[in-house]
Amino acid sequence: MKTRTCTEFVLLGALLQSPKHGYEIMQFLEPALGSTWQVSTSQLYVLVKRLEREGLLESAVESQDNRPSRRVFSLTPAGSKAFLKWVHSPAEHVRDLRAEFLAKLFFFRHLALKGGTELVDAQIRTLKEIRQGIFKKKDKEPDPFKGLVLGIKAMTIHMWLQWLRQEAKPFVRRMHTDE
Amino acid sequence: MKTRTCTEFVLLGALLQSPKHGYEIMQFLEPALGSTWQVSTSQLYVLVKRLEREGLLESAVESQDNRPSRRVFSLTPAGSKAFLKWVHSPAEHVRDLRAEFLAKLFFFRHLALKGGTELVDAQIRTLKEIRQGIFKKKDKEPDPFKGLVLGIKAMTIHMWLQWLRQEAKPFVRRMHTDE
DNA sequence: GGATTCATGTAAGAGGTTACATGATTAT
DNA sequence: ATAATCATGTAACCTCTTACATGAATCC
Repeated sequence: MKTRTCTEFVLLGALLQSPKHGYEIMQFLEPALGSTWQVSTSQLYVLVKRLEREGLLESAVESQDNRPSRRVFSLTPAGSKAFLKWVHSPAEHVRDLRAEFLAKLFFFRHLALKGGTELVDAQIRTLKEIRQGIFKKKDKEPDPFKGLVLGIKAMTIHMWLQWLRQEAKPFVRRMHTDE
Repeated sequence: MKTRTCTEFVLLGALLQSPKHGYEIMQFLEPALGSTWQVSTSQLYVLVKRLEREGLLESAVESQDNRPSRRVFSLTPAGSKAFLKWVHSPAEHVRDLRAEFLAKLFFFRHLALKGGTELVDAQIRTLKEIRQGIFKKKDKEPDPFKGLVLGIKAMTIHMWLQWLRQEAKPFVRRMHTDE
């Protein structure tokens, strides 16, 4: 199975509630996710076209009077399956956490999805595993510079673990009690 | 003046002590910086060629018996000026800190450069300024999701400030006392 | 009358990556 | 014998960005 980027999954997620045309996707995502996640308009059109070619989206042209006609995209079953799998899976790499985890949290709130707590817990477990590997390496690292690098990695993971417990968990819990 | 990437400055830095050919640069950087910084071999050759075309490097072919001949690159005055300016300047963006600041620390140690403490202090000042901007935004942010995003940014800066004071500063101080 | 919104795209380029091509020498 | 090291590159591809092109409608 082809590995997809976070960007593509965000586009899929934007269409889960309702079909949208390119310009509308942009208007939806920019104010909501603009602080964490960005795509240029031109790239957006390139990506939805490709996602359609690959069977995750389908589209229909809708003509309007007074306005240029637009191509409305909607999720296929394969597309919504792929999105839902992604949104419930923890990020594998620490470097992806910021963009990817925040995007997932956004969709949990926006789409009122279940399983937010489970996602946070799974992400915590994934990070703890990565941290184990770093601790092992750090123990047998003689070079002080490489020790510094491993120290930063460990510190970054520590920061995220704290954030997941203190900020992300209350955030997803609040979502459920709001309903 | 053209803005250069961290990758290019690292290549320049690899040549400050002594001229090297492509393969030698690779052998020098990979074990030393491999844990923070990586370029593919092919990209390395593309970059040194471009840096020469742009006047930061110059090269001469050196033939050997038994071995394929090699192109040895050395810094021009413009090249070493550009490198030295870069290595003494703090990173402007938090996202660049990991790769860029660590690369700079590496060169401070490897080349026994002066001014390490000043760099750490300048980086601390830069981060504090960025943090001010985030605090201001966060105060007037009603959306809880965007608040979460700003919270992460503030937390990341906090982490780096602690690291700069507790790890980076002792590291550069140790360098000087070793001499 | 001029800027912004609506709506979709192409082309060029930046900054990489992996795969491939070449070919001798040296270590196992 | 075969694998790794020495040494340099090209070609194709990936993800994404900026600049550019088009053209009507609506806001100020």
